[in-house]
Amino acid sequence: MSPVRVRFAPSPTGFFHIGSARTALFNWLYARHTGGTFVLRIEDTDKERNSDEFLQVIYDSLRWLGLNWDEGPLVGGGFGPYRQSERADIYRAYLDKLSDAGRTYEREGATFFRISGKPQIIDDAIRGRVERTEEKDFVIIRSDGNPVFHFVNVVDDIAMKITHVIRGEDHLSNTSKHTELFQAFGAPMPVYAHIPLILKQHGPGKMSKRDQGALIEEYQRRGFQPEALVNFLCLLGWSPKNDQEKMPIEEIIRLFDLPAVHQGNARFDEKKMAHMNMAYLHAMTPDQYYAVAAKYLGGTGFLALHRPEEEYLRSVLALCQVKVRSLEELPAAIGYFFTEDFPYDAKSAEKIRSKGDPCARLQEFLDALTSADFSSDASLETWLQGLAASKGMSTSDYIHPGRFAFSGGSAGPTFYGVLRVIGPERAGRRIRRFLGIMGPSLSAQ
RNA sequence: GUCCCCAUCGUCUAGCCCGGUUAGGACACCACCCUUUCACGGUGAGAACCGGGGUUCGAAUCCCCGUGGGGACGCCA
Repeated sequence: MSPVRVRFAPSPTGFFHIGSARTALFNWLYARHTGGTFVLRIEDTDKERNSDEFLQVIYDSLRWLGLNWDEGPLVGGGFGPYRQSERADIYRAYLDKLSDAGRTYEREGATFFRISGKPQIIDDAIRGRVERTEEKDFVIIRSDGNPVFHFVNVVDDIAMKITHVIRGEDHLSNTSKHTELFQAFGAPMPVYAHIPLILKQHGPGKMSKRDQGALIEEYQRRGFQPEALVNFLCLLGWSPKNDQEKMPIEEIIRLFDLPAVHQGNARFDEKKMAHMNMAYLHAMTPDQYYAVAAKYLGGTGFLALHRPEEEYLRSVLALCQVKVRSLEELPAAIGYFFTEDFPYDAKSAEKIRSKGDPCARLQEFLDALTSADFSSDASLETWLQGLAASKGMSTSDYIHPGRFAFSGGSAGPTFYGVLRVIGPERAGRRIRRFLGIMGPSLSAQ
């Protein structure tokens, strides 16, 4: 059997859709699984709707997802050019073959293809036998001289020696047009594999451009991990059948195969996507996490605003990695580490007040602070236990007001971790701020 | 309307091809544990074979018919 050649053939007419991403992914996986070639071809025959800006979106999205192409724009290959707008000569030559065989005619300035009208039967690698009969001749060259999708798609698949056409089910009904053309050219038919569609998570129909989570650039912007998105996407319509979900890409490549792809459509689920993303974030080493988190924070303007020292930022991120579910939550979750002007949460304040005398505890805490050992969370814990014991209090009598004074809220990483990272200077300053603001209002009641 | 495809927990799915399972896993939800908090993590609970006919000793699994869902019917791709 000849080596596998698959292609992803997007049209630069819009943003990069999650369904397109999965089609690209399945093609890429099949190429990598079989040791074949993954071709990128740009179907830009519709001049009205194409733009270089969209072209760039395709390149960026594929690269971000890690779906490198072996042949195509920017990388070249033996079957170029890889943009249909540059292949007019090839289409002319193939059109002549059809015309010479008497399979074309003109009407109203457009060139029509004369179908055979015979039942078209394909043995789809995913669907099995599918039969459909094409009933009408169809346009292959528009009256403005530009070739139509069905024509260029088939011509290029022939010219580029594509062996497997892996595409969305929305093309299944078009396939009879395509097989008619393959036969008219006397070309061998590729193996077809029609993958299920991704349905929108709420409401009827397939996922459309306007749906939440439909665009790859959205995930990019929101700081999702591309590996997590790829992992999630391959589980939409395919399964390794062994209950594995989070898998390294090498494992996915090893296990992926066409017959295991489902026939039914799959509904998108942002919660499961978010969970996968979290799993990848939590599995990172502190260095890896720092790299992606710092990059994300840079993009949001957080870094420009607070200008943190690298070592301090590193400590904060190491402390918060397991506490935060996505990079998006980061700015809100770690803001108080970098400013003295963080707000006090009213509800948390109420809770603190109701539980005891936070000002008295924090005054004691402040007085004892110079004797605290900041070398580790454990040494701080020992120190606080000593303080609590000497005052006849429990550590939580200090922890809750302390957390509030340090962060303005009641949730966050371990208290001793926060104390260690912010250090004695900030800790003292924040307690004095708390006493200054909250002391008078408390005694007034 | 015509044609094509599909059908297991709310969702993603395993099991189906080669009939015999307490129908398994994950997300979500709920409870408990862990914990100074919030998460994470752990344990547990609830939750499905679309309906009807066949075939068979026996059907989620094979066949047919309904129903439901999806897609295609452009001088878009």
